[in-house]
Amino acid sequence: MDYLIGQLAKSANTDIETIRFYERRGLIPAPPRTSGGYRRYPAAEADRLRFIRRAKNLGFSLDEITELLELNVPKGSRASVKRVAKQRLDALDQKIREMTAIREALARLIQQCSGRGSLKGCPIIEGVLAQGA
Amino acid sequence: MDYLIGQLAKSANTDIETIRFYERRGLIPAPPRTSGGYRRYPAAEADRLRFIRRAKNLGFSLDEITELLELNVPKGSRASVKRVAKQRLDALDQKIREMTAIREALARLIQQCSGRGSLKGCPIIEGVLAQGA
DNA sequence: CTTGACCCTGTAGCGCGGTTCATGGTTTAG
DNA sequence: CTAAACCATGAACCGCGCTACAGGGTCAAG
Repeated sequence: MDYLIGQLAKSANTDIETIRFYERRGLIPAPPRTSGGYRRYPAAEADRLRFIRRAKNLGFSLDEITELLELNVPKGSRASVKRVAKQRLDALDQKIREMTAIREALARLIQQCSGRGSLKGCPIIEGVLAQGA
Repeated sequence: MDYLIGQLAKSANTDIETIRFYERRGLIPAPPRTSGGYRRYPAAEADRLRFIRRAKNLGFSLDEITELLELNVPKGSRASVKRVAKQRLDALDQKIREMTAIREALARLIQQCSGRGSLKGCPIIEGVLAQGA
């Protein structure tokens, strides 16, 4: 029922080195060892690791994930989990707004450029020079 | 008409150290020096530096900016500039799409969470566990 | 002549999230 | 018994874009 590190890695679709790195970072507790010194993980650790990987895919930083994991045990509340998730959502919205504004500015420049002729008067180059700081 | 490095920095609203860093990176040519060894920049370098800073604000990486600057001299075409700008736009669109998908997934989880009660059955926690890899 | 603002070089460090390497021990199949 | 597959540690390194020293030299004002 237990995993060696390589099996655990496979089960969460990640890498041995990443697991050891998470252990150093404190995201995963140091597991018991076999007589030969190999890490031996109970099945519950696979859940924890999958949680970490999926939270990462949702854009949580390792620090935020640490916070979520600490809320989880021994008894956290939904309110606190929701608070952390909302912070993440707000940061995400902010970033998307910024990137969209940049995208629009760049798209306008590209649209104004014929793509023909020399650089003299190229709207993209001039546009970059003309913008506000 | 020339600038010392501190004046150049001010004129582009950036930092002395950043300018020296750009010189090491090859984005800005090494300028002539005064008898005392101070860098002395012709006014044209201020334009170049502003170009770099503004392109950065549009989300171009230093490598992409280097490419743009190389197109610029001795005689580039609008077609090549437009190509680089389009690459940047595509990458930006891709990133915005990814972030938006993540945002939606997270927003759904948050909406399902009452924010009241213990963690048992919290839709956010369970949602993170239940997602695909 | 001294003070202070400015400049120089070279090197190291940061934050983030890992990745790679060197060197060696363990376990299992044949 | 050997070979292959697996695991261990500790340290260094990656990309990105700066930022921060430490320990000096230069230059203009008073």
